[in-house]
This record gives sequence, C-alpha cells and structure tokens, in this order.
Amino acid sequence: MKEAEEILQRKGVKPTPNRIIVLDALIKTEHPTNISELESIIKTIDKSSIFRALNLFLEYGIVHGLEDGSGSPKYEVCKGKECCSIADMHVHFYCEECHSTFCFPSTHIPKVEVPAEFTPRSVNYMIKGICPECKNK
Amino acid sequence: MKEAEEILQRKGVKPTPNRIIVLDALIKTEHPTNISELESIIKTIDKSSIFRALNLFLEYGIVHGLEDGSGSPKYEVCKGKECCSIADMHVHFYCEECHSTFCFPSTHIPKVEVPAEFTPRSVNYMIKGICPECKNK
DNA sequence: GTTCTTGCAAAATATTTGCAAGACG
DNA sequence: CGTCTTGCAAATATTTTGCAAGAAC
Repeated sequence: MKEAEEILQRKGVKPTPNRIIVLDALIKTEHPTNISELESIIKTIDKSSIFRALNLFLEYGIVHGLEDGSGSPKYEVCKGKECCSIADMHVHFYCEECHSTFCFPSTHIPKVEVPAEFTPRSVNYMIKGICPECKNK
Repeated sequence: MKEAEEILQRKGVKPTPNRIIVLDALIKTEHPTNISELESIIKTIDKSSIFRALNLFLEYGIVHGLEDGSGSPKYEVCKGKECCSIADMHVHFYCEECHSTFCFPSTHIPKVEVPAEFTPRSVNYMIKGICPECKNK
C-alpha cells in the first residue's frame, strides 16, 4: 500500500483516489507547498478539489499549514504522532528572493511563556532572509 | 508635532498628510492591523494609498509585517531602534476564533541556530490558539 | 436511494498596477 | 516645468462556495 493511502486510512480519512494523489504529491515535494504549486504538479485534479483535500487534511492533523508572507499558505505533511504539537514543531526559513520555504526539521521551536488566559494550539516560527542558492547569485 | 509626523521625518520619509494619517491610525490601534481594518478606520483615504504608504513604511523600517494566517498581512509600528532586528522581535498570538492578533511585547523571540549558508533578516514567532475573550464565550 | 466526492463556474476576498489629475517645490 | 502623490478603476492573484453530475456504499 502506498504511504499516502496508509496515512489517510490511519487518520480516519476516506482514501479517495484524489486525496491519495494530493497527499502523495505533498510527500514527494519534500518542502512546504502551496496550492498553486500542487495544481501545477498534479494537473489532473481541479484546484477546488485540491483545496478541499488540504482542508480535510488540516482538520484531521495530516498536514499543517504555514504562512510565510508569500501570499498563499503552504502545506507540509505531519511527521510522527506529535508533529503538530507545539513541543514538536520545527523552524522554517523563507527566502525573500526565490520565495521558497525550507524546513529545519531538527531545529525545534523554543517554547515561550504566554499569559495564563491564552490557550495555545499551534505555533509557527518563520525566519526570513536569503537562502544559500540565492546568496550565491 | 504629532508622533507620526516625527517618526516619518526621522526615518527619512516625506510626511505627507496621508502618510501621517495612516501611521497615526496604526499607532492608535495598538495592535497589528491589516489594510481592510485601516481602510475602515480611516475612510477618507483610498486603499491603494494606504497600501502604498504601508509598503513605504516597510521599506524604511517604520513598520513591520506579520502573517498570522488570517489571509491578509498585518502591520505593526516598530518600537525603538532595534525593533525589527531578530534579537528584538517579540512573540505574537493569533486567535483562531476572532482572528485578532495580540502582541506579547515583553516576550522576546528565543534565538535558534540556522545552517551557516542561510542569511536571516527577520523572524516571526506566531502562536495560534484561543484568546481570553473568546475562551469565555 | 442516500450520502459523499468531484469538476466547473462563479463569487468573494485581497493585493497590486496604470494612469491622469492635482499638489508641491 | 518636473517630480511626487493620490484616487479611481481595473488587473491579478487566491481562496472559497454553489451546484449538478457521478461515484460509492
């Protein structure tokens, strides 16, 4: 069984062909990806269906979303059980030149205190700057 | 002299009436604000002019931008000389219920290491969850 | 046959630009 | 004048929804 299908099954989302394709594409890109890029990778699936699949994935904790200021949210497949938990989220880097977003999977986000009445559910740590490739141009 | 005008002058941006009004509104809101909200506060200024003012402010380090996943970037007046530096940026909290963004001005963003070839310029630390007001509803 | 899923089209939301008129110096 | 700034309209970009047809069970 494909990895994508297995994940859907395990998370309780019905593994329709479209959903498998979308999730599979997201696994293969290996970097946070926005809807437009997924659309151009997949081609056979309408963007509204991709959109709906992603929202479903978000809801079921299969992917998480990132805002990097590029204008459209990017999505990344959750790794492991605790992926989306605050303790386990990693740092991202957004290149302001090429608009790519990189993961630093081994760099966990340092925890900070929040006032008692606030209830955190997730956290984004986004560093912006210039990536190695754009630097050497 | 108004605070807004003084800031513009000091940062080297010509203090036109519009710019003073926009910056003044941003100072008065005391929370990160998006273009739509500014538009509804100001009313007399076209959104494209607000947009252009904000972009100018960004460029000259008068404000910084935040992405909280609400779909539109928010802007916040820089405080002090080192405001936008990585060392001095503070943590934000986005309420997924009311879509407001709060500042925790005294909570500085903990620094993390990035691979040597990456050149950081700024950093966003965004916690998402439920704010006190929405919690008690 | 009832519910779920999908594609298409269109609405809704936001940003960004072109351009001419007016302000400024 | 010549440059800068502004408002209006329109172009882009992107997300989101309505709906009917078809698939799944």
